[in-house]
Amino acid sequence: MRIAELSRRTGVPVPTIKYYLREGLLPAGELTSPNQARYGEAHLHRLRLVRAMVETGGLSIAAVRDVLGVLDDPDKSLHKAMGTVTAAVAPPNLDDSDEVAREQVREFLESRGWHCNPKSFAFKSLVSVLTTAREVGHHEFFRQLDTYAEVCLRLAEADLDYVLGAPNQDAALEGVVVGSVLGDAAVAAVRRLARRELSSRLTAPEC
Amino acid sequence: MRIAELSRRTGVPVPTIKYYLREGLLPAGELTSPNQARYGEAHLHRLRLVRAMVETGGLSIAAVRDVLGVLDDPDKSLHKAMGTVTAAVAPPNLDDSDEVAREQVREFLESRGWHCNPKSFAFKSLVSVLTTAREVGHHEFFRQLDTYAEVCLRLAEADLDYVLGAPNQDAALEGVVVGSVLGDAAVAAVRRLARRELSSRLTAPEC
DNA sequence: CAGTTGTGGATAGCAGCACTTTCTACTATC
DNA sequence: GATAGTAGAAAGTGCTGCTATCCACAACTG
Repeated sequence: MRIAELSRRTGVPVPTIKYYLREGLLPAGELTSPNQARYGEAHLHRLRLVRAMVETGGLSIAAVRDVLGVLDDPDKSLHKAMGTVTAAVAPPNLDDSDEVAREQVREFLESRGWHCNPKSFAFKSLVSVLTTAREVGHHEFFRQLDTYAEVCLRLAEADLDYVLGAPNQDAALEGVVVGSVLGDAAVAAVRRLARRELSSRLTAPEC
Repeated sequence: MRIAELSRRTGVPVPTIKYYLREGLLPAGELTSPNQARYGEAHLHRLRLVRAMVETGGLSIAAVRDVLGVLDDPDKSLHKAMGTVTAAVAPPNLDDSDEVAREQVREFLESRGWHCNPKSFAFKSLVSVLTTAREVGHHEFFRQLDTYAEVCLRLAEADLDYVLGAPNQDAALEGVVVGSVLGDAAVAAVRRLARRELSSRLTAPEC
């Protein structure tokens, strides 16, 4: 198919597709002449994936490029893929220098028997959140972590099941990406629904 | 205290504080003369809150203004506050027009016995996520919702406990804000840690 | 075969956002 | 009376994610 059809079937304007091509988010089409190219189903799928990450996931163009690099990496491993996706999804410039927060996270990990490199983005992002909580005076916020841990373990198991249910390695890697990006958004959305539900039960218990 | 001290104690540059004052994110200080003003602990606290929402929560200045409006609303109710915070945190322009996804969400809510106005942002944001999942070919992604629901109910209960443990109404409202903004970030972070943990156990079970 | 439309490749421009800088005018302090 | 700090406003900056325009050429249309 030509670029116009790619645009029509995804709703992404032609200039934007060209922009993604330039930025390396989409592989170039197959040139049939110096100024004619053909695109396949793979391009269609990739383009939809890019839009999902940008619009639903809120990822920057640069982050999307990093994530896509994982999918195209010949040396594919689930664990490695997860690390890269985590780094790409996490916001830059997070401050993990607060020693109290670092200690809270270390203690938390130990009590759970979890192991994590303190240099990983996963570690840093939690430190950063706890630091912020302390700064706004919520010194007890870290007590929520126990609940969070139990709950997130269940989520991670479900995520893993979902990924391992994939028919092949490529699909599994994409499952990691979709699970991370859409999964975060989905949990946030369901959580809002649950909060709403509980708080309305509180104010109007008869329903 | 004067603006310089406010800046020093929070690490926020003076021009940025002035910007926040102009944008209505901070109330004006008490003028001691036409060009001298004094700020109190309330300003300090409010400024830290703003930074937490902007940096950790990733909220826009406009969204922060909306959220702060909730805290200053004389007609304060937890339920109402939650709705406003949800709307502010949710990204704009979400597409909830896909009928299949809408039906999936309706069915999900019914199976859980939850009630939610289809016009609410909480409803729309879940529709939007499921739509995206379908677009990228993950038609079975909605099966994750059952797990998400159980898990989010526990999270919501923990959130509610946290909020209800507040000493007064103002603190409770702030708990809603902090719980929503930092809570999402914290769950996302812990979830990354949990995923990491599980996937490393998978590749190196002896540890 | 002329005319229209579509295309690749490239460059330039634009809108929005979150500051940041610059300015004037005044006050307080050393 | 020099210096530093402050208020308030306006303009400027840097980044991001597109969007518009241009050109030369290909492909189809009547």
